[in-house]
Amino acid sequence: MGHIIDLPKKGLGVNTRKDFAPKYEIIEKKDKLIDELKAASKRADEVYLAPDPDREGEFIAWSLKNILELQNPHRAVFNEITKRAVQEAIRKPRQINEDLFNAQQARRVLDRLVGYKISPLLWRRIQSGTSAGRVQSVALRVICDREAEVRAFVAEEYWSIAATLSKQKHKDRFEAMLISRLKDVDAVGGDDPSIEGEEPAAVEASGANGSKPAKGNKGRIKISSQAEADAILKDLQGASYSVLKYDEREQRRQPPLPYTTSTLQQDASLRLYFKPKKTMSLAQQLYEGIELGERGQQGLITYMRTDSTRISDEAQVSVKAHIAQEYGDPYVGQGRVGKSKATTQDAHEAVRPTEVSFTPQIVKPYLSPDQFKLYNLIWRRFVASFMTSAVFDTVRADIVARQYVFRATGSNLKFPGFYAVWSREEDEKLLPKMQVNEPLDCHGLKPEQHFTQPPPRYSEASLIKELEERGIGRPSTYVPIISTIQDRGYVDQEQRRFVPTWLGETINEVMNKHFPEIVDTGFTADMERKLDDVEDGKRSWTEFLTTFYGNFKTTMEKAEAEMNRVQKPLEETDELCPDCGRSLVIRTGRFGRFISCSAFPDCRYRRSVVNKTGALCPQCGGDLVERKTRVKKRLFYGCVNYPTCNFAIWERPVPELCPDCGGLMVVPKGSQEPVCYKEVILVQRSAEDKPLQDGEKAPARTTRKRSTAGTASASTTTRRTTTRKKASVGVDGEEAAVVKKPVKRATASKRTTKTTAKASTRRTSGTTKKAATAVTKRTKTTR
DNA sequence: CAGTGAGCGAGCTTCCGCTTGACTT
Repeated sequence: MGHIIDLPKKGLGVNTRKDFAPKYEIIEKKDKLIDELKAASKRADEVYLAPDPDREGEFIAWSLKNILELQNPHRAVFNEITKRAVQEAIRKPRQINEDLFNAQQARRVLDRLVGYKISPLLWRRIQSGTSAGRVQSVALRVICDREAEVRAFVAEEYWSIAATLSKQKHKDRFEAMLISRLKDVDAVGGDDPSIEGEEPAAVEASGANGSKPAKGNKGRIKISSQAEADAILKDLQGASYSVLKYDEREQRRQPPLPYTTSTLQQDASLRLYFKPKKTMSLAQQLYEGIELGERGQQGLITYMRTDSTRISDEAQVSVKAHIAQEYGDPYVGQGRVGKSKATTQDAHEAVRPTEVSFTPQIVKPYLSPDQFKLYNLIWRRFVASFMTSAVFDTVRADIVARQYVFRATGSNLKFPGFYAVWSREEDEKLLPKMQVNEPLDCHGLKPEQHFTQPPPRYSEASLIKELEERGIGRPSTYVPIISTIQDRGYVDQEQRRFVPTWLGETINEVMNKHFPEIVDTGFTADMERKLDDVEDGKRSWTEFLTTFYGNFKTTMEKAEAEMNRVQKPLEETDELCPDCGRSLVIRTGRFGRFISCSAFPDCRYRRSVVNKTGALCPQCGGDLVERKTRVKKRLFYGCVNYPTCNFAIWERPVPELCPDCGGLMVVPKGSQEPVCYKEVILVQRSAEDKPLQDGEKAPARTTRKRSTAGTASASTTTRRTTTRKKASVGVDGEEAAVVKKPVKRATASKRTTKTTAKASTRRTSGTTKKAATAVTKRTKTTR
């Protein structure tokens, strides 16, 4: 259940004059839990406290001892939830470790000081409601730094030339790329076909961004224009090709490590297109347990918030046995030992299936499609991590034609090893056997124009990866960090990539200028080293804070004196005011951005900013534009001619017209492909038909159905299923077996009646509540 | 879903890390 006490939400809660004494409060909504624990502890002879064996865990143990007024609790410690480990921990409990607990207090107080001292200064000088912190400010900085790189980037043109070759009198052709001029050939470094290296297989896909022509390869030929390419092609006219060098090597690729929170989030993002938040929520469901028919409720994976790649001995034994049985002894590996970083707390094992014998195929019928995809990934990754390396035969052939050298590479998977369960992204490329000096036939040369690509902006997953590598943030905070920087309005997402806003850039500049130590990526690493000293009893936590705060206070005072007030500049437009002829600007008001005359209040011309979709209204031909609902700020699309024309839809319309009927096309939620708008209407109608026959109030039903149509989230589906399941029990027993499938329209009417009755009650109360909140809101606004 | 801007001034915002339900759509 996590922490039970914390510093107060309001005020500093730390006495900076007296040993940084923290003022702790019970966290709201935790009092019920505390009461239950207190009652239970009163009834018990002995109390064992067993939170995680890390700093935060030790603090929870200490909190419990104090709040529950325990006289002599035992502190049990285990870092894997296996029978053996838990029994051992209970057999040999220890006392609460003061040093570990103090290290947590030091961390907590430092974060509070940084956050609660800097933020108010930002409110006064930049904008109300903003914030800074040891973690979020670095996250923002990382994004802003990347943006600066993107802005500074100048695309360079380059050309590649590929030769299609074959052995003489052979049909099989292969491609070789022009890499150098003859005199340079020895200078071209080892550029193997991506096979080499320690990189675990799972991160292959992340390196797939723009290829640069000269990636640290001295001597590699540089072709910067079509003219240069043409010149080379001319040089090569009528040239003969022969093998200059031919190397065969055996290469191995190590299996990946099992998942930590961070690598799971990255892989689920790359392979399944799940956002980290979705991944965590699905993982939580798998962890809490799934009803597996006769096997009962089963937790399918170990704890999902972990920084460790460690695997318990028991799990190692069983996964090796599984591999031996299913794939044979040559596939049984030893498992790699991941190098742990300074920040690794190792409180839990890696994320792995609790039972290897629960293969993806066995559990599939009990999981939702998304749960299955994630479980499948976790299961395979774990099994793969205990298999042997894959072995490739790789070939590199350098081919000479006049003064030019081409290179062809090939690889052939000789032994799959862990690839038996883990998918491989790249294709095999086979090369024929060749002899040095062997002449080859050339069947054509293909020049191609390319441009160097700027470094990619961060996605949610790649930002988490970056932070994790720098030791910033913890498994439990990766997802919240993303929310924070967005909620503060520091960054937006465009095509799922982070782009800083004006506010984000401004805050970042101010932080860099006035608090360089805090936003230095080494700050957290340095803090962790000092906390380690506190944990080891080499340093007192108050001394650590005294030193830190002494410097910080000076920085703070200087910033207070020197930080300038910054105001958001008005956005210029290139339009002139139709009333007075002066320029128009974009201002930000209560309802967002709007266009206004720069001469306000002399001239009061104004109109709203609209984002055109490019599509036209099927009712009146006007532009369809983005609109937002008044209360929930949900995005919808309406006709510009409102209120004359009242056409409005939820789905995003596209400029293209339907190839079949020439009508409007829209992109349904959760899909990429536009479909004809008529189909969307049909789906909605059929969903609304049935309840209306039951004599329900039409308007209520319509609104409700509309709002969920096409966007049914996982939780909605689950809840609906449960409702139906309940209703079906006792009506007819057979239904219970098919609960996972969506119930078809034409099923027993008895059940439908029951379900709708329930739904209707819920709706009524919901509507009332909504009306009540609406009133409250209105009152507030008026006031 | 047709308004928004200024200034007045009281009262509000904020950190990181550990967690699970309650509540929406």
